[in-house]
Amino acid sequence: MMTQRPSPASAARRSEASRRAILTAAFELVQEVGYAKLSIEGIAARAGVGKQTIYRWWPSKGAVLLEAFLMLSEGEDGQPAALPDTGDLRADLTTVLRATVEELNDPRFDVPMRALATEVAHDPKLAADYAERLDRPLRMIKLERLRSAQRAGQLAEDLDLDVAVDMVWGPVLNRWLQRSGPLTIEYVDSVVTTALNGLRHRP
Amino acid sequence: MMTQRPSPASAARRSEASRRAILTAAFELVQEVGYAKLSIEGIAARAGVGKQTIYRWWPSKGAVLLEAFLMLSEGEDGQPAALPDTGDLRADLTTVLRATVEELNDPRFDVPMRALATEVAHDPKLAADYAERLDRPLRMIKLERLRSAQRAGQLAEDLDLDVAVDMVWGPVLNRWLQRSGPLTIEYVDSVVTTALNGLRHRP
Amino acid sequence: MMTQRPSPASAARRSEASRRAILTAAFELVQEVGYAKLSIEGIAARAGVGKQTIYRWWPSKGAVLLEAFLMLSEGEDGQPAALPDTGDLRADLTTVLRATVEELNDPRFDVPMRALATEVAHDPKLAADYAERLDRPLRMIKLERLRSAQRAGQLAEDLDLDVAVDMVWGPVLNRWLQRSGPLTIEYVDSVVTTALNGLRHRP
Amino acid sequence: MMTQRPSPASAARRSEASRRAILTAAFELVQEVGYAKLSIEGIAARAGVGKQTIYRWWPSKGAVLLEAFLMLSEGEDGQPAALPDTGDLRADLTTVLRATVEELNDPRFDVPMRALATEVAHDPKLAADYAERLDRPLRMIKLERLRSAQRAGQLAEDLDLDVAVDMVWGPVLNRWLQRSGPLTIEYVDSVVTTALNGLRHRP
DNA sequence: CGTTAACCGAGACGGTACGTCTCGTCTTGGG
DNA sequence: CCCAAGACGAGACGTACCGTCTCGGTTAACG
Repeated sequence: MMTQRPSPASAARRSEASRRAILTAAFELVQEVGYAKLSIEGIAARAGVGKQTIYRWWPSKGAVLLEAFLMLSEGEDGQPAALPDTGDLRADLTTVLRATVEELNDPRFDVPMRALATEVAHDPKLAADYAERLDRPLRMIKLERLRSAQRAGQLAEDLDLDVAVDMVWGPVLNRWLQRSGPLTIEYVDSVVTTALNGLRHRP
Repeated sequence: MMTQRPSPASAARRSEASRRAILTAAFELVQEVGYAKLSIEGIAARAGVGKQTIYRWWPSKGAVLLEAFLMLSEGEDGQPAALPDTGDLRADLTTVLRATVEELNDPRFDVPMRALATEVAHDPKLAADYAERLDRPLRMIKLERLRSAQRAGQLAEDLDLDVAVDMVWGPVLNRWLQRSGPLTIEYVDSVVTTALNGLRHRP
Repeated sequence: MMTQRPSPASAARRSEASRRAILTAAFELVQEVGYAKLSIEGIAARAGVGKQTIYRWWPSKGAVLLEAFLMLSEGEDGQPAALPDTGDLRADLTTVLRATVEELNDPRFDVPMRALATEVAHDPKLAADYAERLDRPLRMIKLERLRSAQRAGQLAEDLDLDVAVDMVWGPVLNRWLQRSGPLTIEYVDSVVTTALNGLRHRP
Repeated sequence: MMTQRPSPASAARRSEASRRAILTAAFELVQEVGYAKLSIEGIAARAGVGKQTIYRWWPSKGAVLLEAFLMLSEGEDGQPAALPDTGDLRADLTTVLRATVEELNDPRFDVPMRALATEVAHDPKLAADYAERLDRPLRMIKLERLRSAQRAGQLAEDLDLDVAVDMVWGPVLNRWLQRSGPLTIEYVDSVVTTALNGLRHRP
């Protein structure tokens, strides 16, 4: 959808300063005023940019938001190329999921994430972009951790790891987005345990 | 938040015809033009109603949508007071979940549901109402089925049934709303199996 | 084009206060910022009015300007129902035309009049409205004065009075609008004399 | 204000091709889309020229239009160095004025002329340029014809010929620009007759 | 059994934001 | 240095809705 930045020939003469100002403004504004009051007009004003500069390079508010997230996640890079792997799968998943819900419970992230999530829910094009550029890299490292556990004989051999990822993160994300209940540590721990053991009575 | 309909004393002279016209118009419109272009003005025009009549009785677009769903679910009543209980939990869950994804894959329901879901995601008040009036009744009958299985010794005795419901429906709903993948029968079956058995290697 | 004001049944519920605020704002703004920078947006802001309220009732900037002139000319009414008639046609025409160029030389009137005149030049619909509502009444009283002179035997019996009006005012208005020369008293006097006597050598 | 073309030293490397393309595009565009929708962007695009090339050499849209007219009038040169002079002033003026209104009634000329005339009405700098470069040459040949008539004793000896020109052309141009009435042959003839004879009763 | 107060449709109102268009400036890269 | 190309900040355009606010015109309960 958007041009990869380091392509000076194709996306000729685009202003990198304006691009960053727009993404930063979008991320900050959505936190401050909420998603419902987030407007292209507001982003442009805050970024000190003409509206056309936004319309020229992004097809929708959601696309701006997505790229703002990408910029952020690239900014804080270095470590999170992999999930922790202590050998204890349950402990590692619990650690990661607790960190996730901590973020989700932090308004600094909750509001923009929620905005992005609901944009994605309504815009298939954006959803594809989101899946490709934000979700997939994260899913990869989750899959990697599960693969490691599977190799160690800790998971069923015929387990579909994609489904497994959904089993762990799906309930949490769904509860978050739908506000069907509080995202507590206890809940997270219970999800991890139940996902690993299954609902059935274990002998 | 909203007046319960059968309360003739409080909501004195309210026009039932207008109410139904509004709810119907809202549901139809959201299907036809999509959520992004759904407007109070549009609903009022389609329903042949003054805008004030909508603002008088509902606090938001989402509240109208929610009540439209309630009207619908009351309309098709009779059976769905309980989940099927053949004694085979896996089969019953699979049946129900397959029916759910069939609905979710049907544009007739997908669009309005998605609209409601994202409104709920942004509006805690609406979320509470949604949980109370639409989600809870459904969750109750899910819990009832699981409780029956637990009594039959098919589920772990110390299992938190609320978490269990999330383990089954959460992954599916999350995949639906985020479009993180297609909602196929195979996926549903795999979710049920994995939820019941757990991720771990079973001896 | 525009509803005559005193028609409360047809132009239902129109706000007279907003109407006057818009017309006043338009007239003032065009003086202050000039025609080129006159914007509907600016008029609305100055009048404390939504843009839609202007678009609802007027088809163009020029129509607003025209009605502003009408409001003004109605406001200063009372006397100018007729041109002076002392019996001396040349003196009377000179008096009136001198007053006209004085107005045309006054920036307070020059700028808005020029704006209206050029709008009229580009918009035939507006031109018709202008002719009907602003120009015709004025032309009537000019014709009346000439008719009086004709009756007194001061003008040729077969003279086309419409052309006669153009002969007197046309040169002045054209010189004003095209800035083809300064509008001095001498010029005006010369026009009146020449129009009355004709170019030919008089015996 | 504008560089006179034949000055190869001052306007060093200016592209004559671009200049002609711009003037042609401007003239054509104003006919096709009308004055209101004429834009520098549009002219540049149509001429296959960068916007800067227009801004570099002309101070305003009107200046482009003016020069476009000049180019045209130079193009059709050869004859119009003088008005016809058959000795019959009335006949000659009628001939010329009929030709003028024919042009004014032709949309091919009406629209661009009107555009230029109203630009001139709002821009004194342009008005000066217009008077100097387009209007004056034409006025000169009109004056020449009147001077000839004056020498022949057909006009009053003390007649101000500048006023006389206004008396003949002013009414017509004003009626044209303000659309205060149709420009018919009858009207033109009547103007010429009335201008020559004057309004007064002739003995 | 009229009064009257609330609801109703309609839609004008002051606003905000939309997405587009054009302005006039600036920058890039190629004669 | 000119030129085509076109990104940029700026801001007006005309439209769509927002949520509030009269208007009359029903319409049901109360007095």
